[in-house]
This record gives sequence, C-alpha cells and structure tokens, in this order.
Amino acid sequence: MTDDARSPQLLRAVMALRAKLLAGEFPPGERVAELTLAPLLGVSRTPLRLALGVLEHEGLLRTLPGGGFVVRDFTLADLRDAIELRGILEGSAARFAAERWSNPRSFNRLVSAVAAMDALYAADSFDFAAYVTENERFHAALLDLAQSPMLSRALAQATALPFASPSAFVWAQSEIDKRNHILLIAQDQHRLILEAVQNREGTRAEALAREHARLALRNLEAALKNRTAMDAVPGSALIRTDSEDDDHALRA
Amino acid sequence: MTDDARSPQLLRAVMALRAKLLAGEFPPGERVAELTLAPLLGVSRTPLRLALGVLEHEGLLRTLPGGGFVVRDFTLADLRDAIELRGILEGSAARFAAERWSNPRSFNRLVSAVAAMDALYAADSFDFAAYVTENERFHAALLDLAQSPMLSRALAQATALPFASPSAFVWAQSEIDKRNHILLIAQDQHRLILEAVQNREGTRAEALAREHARLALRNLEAALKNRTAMDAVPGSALIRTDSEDDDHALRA
DNA sequence: AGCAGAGTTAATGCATGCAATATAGCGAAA
DNA sequence: TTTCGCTATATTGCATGCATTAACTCTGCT
Repeated sequence: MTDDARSPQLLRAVMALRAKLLAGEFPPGERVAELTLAPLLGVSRTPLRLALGVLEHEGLLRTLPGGGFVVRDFTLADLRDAIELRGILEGSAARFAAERWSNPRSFNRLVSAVAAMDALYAADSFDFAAYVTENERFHAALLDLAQSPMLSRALAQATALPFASPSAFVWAQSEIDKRNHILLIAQDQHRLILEAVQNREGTRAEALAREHARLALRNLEAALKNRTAMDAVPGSALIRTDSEDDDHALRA
Repeated sequence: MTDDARSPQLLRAVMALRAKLLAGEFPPGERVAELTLAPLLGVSRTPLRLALGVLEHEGLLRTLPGGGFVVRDFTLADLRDAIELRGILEGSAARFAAERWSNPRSFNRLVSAVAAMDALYAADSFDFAAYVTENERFHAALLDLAQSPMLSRALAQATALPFASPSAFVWAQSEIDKRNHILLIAQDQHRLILEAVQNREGTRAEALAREHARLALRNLEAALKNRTAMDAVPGSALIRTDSEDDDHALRA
C-alpha cells in the first residue's frame, strides 16, 4: 500500500504489527513502545517508526499528546459510522459509474463478477472464499468505472479499517445465517446495481449501493448476539464491548 | 495535524515543504531528493523522511516504484473530482447533522456563524478574511453536529488538498466576481442548510450541501478564464494546464 | 551507428548512538 | 493525609554513518 518491495523492513513491520493488532495481542488503549516492539517484529526503530505512522493513517493507532502511540479502540458507534461512510462512498462510486462509464471492457468486468457469483450460488456447497474474491472484484470494477481517483483514495482510506471492508462480515455470515438469506439479498442488490449502472440511472445506483452497504450493518447487529460470529469479524478485538458502547465508563 | 509541539523538526519540515510545494518551487513530476531538500529546509533526513510521508498522505507527493517521491500534478478532472467529493462528504455531514443533532449549544455555533456572515454582508466594505474565518466555522460546526468521527477523518483527508478546501476559491472570487453575486448565493445556501438541519430535513440538507460545494466548481470554471484569479487559488502551481484537454475526463 | 554490458555515481533504506523530555516514583512539607 | 516538587528512569526524537540498489554513462562490440 505504501511501498512495494523497496522497503522490506518497513513492509515487514507494517504487516507484522497490523496482524498483531488485529489479533488483539495488544489491549486497546495501551501504549505501544518502540523499544519493546522492535525486537518483537525483528526490525529496527527507524522503519518501525515509519510503520507506526502508516498504521496511524490507517486508523489502528492514535498519537499521544506527549508523543508515542496507543492502540485505538472502536465503539459500536464507530463501526456503524464506518459502514455508513463506506456506503456513502460506494454509493457515489455507483452514481459516477452510471453517469460516466464508457469503456465496455471495464463494464464487462462488472458483469463477469456478478455472473461468477451467480455461478457460486448454483453450486451445491457454497464457496465462501471464492465469493469474497468475486465480491471484491465487483466492488473494484465499480470503482474503476467511476473514474475518480479522489474517490478511490477516500474509499481506500475508509476501507482500511478491517471491519469496514466490503467483505468484512461475509465470514460472520457463515455463522449467523446458515441458509445464506442475506447473501441472496446481497447478490440481488449486485444485479440491481449492475442494471442501474447499465441504464445510467445514477440516483438509483447510488441508493442501491448505500443500502447494499447497510447489509453489513444488519450483519453486525446479528453478529453481536453470537460470540463466535463476532470473533470471525476481522479486528473485533479492538471493539470496546466490555463497558458498553456508550461513552465514559467510570474507570475505578 | 500529525504531531503537536513534540516534533519541532518534523513540523518544521512539513510546513516548510508544503509551503514550497504550494508556491510551485518544484515543478510537478520532478523528483524531490532528500539530500537536496534537507539543507533547504534546515532539517535532518530522519524527520524529513517522515515529513515526506505526511505530504504523501496529504496527496501532494507520490511515491516512485523505485523509491523516493515526486511532486504530484493535478489535472482539471482531479480538481472537479476533489470538489465533488467534498460535496459528497459535506452533504453527508449535513444529513447526519439534520438526523442526529441534539445539543442546542453546538447548534448555536452554526446559527452564530451564519449570523456573523450576514453581518459581514451588511458592512460597507466586505471583509474577505473575516468571511473565510466564519465560513470555516460554519463548516466545522456542521461537521461537529454530524457526530461522526469517521466522516470527520474522511473530510479532513479530502480537504487536505489545498484547492479542495471550503474556502479555496473565496480569494479568487474577489477577482472574478466583483459584485459578489456568488457569495450572496453561498450565503443563501448557508441559511437554507441551517434551516434544513433545524427542521431535520436530512435529504434536503444533503442536497443543499452538495450543491453548495458545486459553487466552487462554478468559481473554478470562471477562474480558468482569468489568470490572476487562478493564481489566487492555493496550489494552482500544481495544476497541469499546459497539455490541456484534461486526460481521462474528455477521453471518450 | 546502435545496442549491450559493466563500472561508477548518487540516492534511498536501515541501524545505532545521543540528547531532550515526559512520566513515574519517592520524599518532604503543609 | 494530601499535595507539591525533585529525581531518576525510560521513551521518544533526531542526527549521522553505512550498505544496498537503482540509474546513468561510457566504452566496446556487433
């Protein structure tokens, strides 16, 4: 995301630290010290410092007033906002795609992603991994059709938070929705978005894509009642559930 | 933005380099080398490296595949997209504000900003600097009422580009619109947004705020015909005007 | 003359040492 | 007992030296 292969140490530090954060190895709110992290990640302090900056941009860390970083914690309100924000941006991408798309080849990528997901539903056993891949292809194709680098940047930042990604709750769905009703609805929305884009119905495409993102909200509410489903959500360890989602719990 | 006073060298490097970039001291597309920049900014390479990362995140620089950074150039299509994106996000902020606002004191900040701008219009000579201040207060109050940290982050990133800020074209207006017709329209929109938020008309507030941002688009089109007006736009030195017919927008 | 390869140069990436500062702990005084 | 201040420690911030690698050039060969 930041550098390709030219910064092995930086890349290593970012990936390793991100994995540890998402795994919940560091409690939210705790200060992460460079000197303790450096040996853990096997890198020196210089690339580690850069990695901390990257993770801060992604939103997983926050800077302290006095310097240094703490693991950020997220409330349920943050999750809902992140999902809604993704819906806003993907809705705009859908609108732009409807208004602007011109290249039939790019459009065909959207069609083929929908067709591929249709084929997955026809199969006997549902292949979740393949679905996630095709789902991301769909969203990528939509963003490509929008032809808006600025929007791409904003969406990339918004979906950098793990639980805000388009397929964040797909794995949870396998737990809470055995019959895959929600996935059927999602696929129907994919088809409708495709149709709206094809017909250049910008407003309709935007509304559909916004509502499509809100499926993740429904999954979130359902997953909250099911611990094993919630554990399947990436980054769930950073969600503050102990002292309620509402503000200041009196720390005794 | 990144650190407060704990990183004097980093802060110095970010501000100095940003100023030089916006002033057009480095031609867009040119590689910025650390070793040449370090003595120019009076900082060492370590904080300079961090500063380059910050400016990259802001969008003023791009990383090269082989490492290093280049000054980013912007097409007119990029400007239009950036303004439209700001409209999308501020529209959402207005909708959230309408749907969620509860604290009368925060709401009053919105009211007072509008009133202050009204007062500025009543004066004999129009105080542009004061207008910019109050305009930013209006937008800040709206964002505050939205109560969405995620949206705030996204908007902060979107408006980090200088020409995408809410008051980027106000100075240009003093050149191209001596009678301030556009500012009168802008102020009317401020009032309407305030009214919609007060009445909890979310959809209306969103549409109004989107259209409000598009005033900047109109100013952009007007400023393009007036060189001195365009020079008043911050960061105009980074806009690619030589090869004209902005690439992918009209590419069909 | 053009292309390829090797050598050289210059820029980035990384590591470590040093200095400045915030924090925590302890003690003394009110 | 509480609070203020001092000290000690630990952590961040910065600078510089070194290694690696990419780019450029020059030369020799086809």
